[in-house]
Amino acid sequence: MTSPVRPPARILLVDDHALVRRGVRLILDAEPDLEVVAEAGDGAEAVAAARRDAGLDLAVLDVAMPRMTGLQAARELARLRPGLRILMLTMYDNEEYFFEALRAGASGYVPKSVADRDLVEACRAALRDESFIYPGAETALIRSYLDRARSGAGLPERPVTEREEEILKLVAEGHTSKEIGDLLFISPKTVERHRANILQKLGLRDRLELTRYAIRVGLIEP
Amino acid sequence: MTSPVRPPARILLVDDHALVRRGVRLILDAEPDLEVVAEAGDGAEAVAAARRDAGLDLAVLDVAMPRMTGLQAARELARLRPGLRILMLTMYDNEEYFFEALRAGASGYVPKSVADRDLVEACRAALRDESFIYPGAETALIRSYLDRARSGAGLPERPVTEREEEILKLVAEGHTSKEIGDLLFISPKTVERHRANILQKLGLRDRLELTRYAIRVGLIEP
DNA sequence: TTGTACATCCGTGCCGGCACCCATGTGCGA
DNA sequence: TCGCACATGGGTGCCGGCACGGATGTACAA
Repeated sequence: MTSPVRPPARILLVDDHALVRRGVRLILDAEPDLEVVAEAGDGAEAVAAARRDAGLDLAVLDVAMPRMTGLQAARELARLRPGLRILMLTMYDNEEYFFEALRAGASGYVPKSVADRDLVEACRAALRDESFIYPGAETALIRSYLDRARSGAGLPERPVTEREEEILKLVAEGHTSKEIGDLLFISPKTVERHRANILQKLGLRDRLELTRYAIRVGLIEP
Repeated sequence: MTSPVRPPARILLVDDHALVRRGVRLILDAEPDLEVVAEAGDGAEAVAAARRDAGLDLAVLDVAMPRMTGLQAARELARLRPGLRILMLTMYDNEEYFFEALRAGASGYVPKSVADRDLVEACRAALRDESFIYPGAETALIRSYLDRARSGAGLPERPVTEREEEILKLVAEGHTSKEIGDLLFISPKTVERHRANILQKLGLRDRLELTRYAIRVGLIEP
């Protein structure tokens, strides 16, 4: 009978691409202290899995997923299981969602362009309740973070409201204000109002940037 | 001394995400008849790798990559190494690029949502010089393919010209006709002409759809 | 040589995006 | 109770996207 120092961490792996899940699972399962015990293909499945299994230690979440984005799923998971650590995986090295991820309850943020070693280290850091910032963007991120922390009061609060997200999605899908108004039974002017508020909140210039934003966070598919 | 029936196929693996490369490599290397002998992070690296190594049997290419898209890389590879089989990997189940991939010289087209078994089978099919169509979309794809083959003469020829692709990229990045005109030293009206031709050729409605198209094929990042 | 594809340019007109301005009602928390 | 955020609605005006119409020059292939 062997007596390991501690059992491996129980991990929930969430990504909409089965192939990526499989690959990441192989990477993580190769580590003696990490074990993928559940998989999910979207945010809703992830929440369901966390509801079933109270013994999860860590959730590794892709940012962009259909039905429920990784950010939304992170918020749900953090609410449902306050002890669960959350690591966000992202396609793009873009750091502007780092804070969005932190606000959503994530403790780490890892782009898919990193090496497998870095992912493993990020998992371990998250399990030790340390924030993991991927190497390379570290300086820029920390500088930006410190800037904001110094100037304002902590993280900027700018999540869009539910109604705004609804309209954000429709705008990003290419619908006109009139079409959206007809869909939601409101005036096209109200849609324009919402759209302007969204652009202002997210610091975007026009529909086109809004569309790219929606794609980045997985709200819509390209 | 063992004497295997034949040596494993030599595979070039191309994806801009190191994590995905690592995972896919683990999947393929687990098969006795498949071996990843080279990796590349974008199309340019892939072409360089194929130039160095004349003994490659198969290239597994992600569609969306920075600098040179998977489709462009496939064209280059097919020109450089006519014997090399090419398998396209794509993020989106969308089948409208299947023909684009075929024209670019690919013999298979696999979405990342498939299971690892399917990827392995697709590699083997490509190595046997058979076309692989992923399960599920098979019927719709074949039906569409047969429709086109029956009605017209083979595959529809509709690649955009180099100039058009240049403008396509700039339009998708959100530049106005005037900005693009200033950049390329041409009249904004000419830019609009090109844009209209592009929309018509690709069957798109407006800038927004054009942007999503450019993101899907990796011409720009969201 | 003649046609065809490509790139270049122009005018006209409509419609929608977007930036400003404004106001009202509702609900919630200080 | 008083503000504040949120959702709702309106007006005005500019500019750019996009659909039409037209044109020229050049290069290359049938």
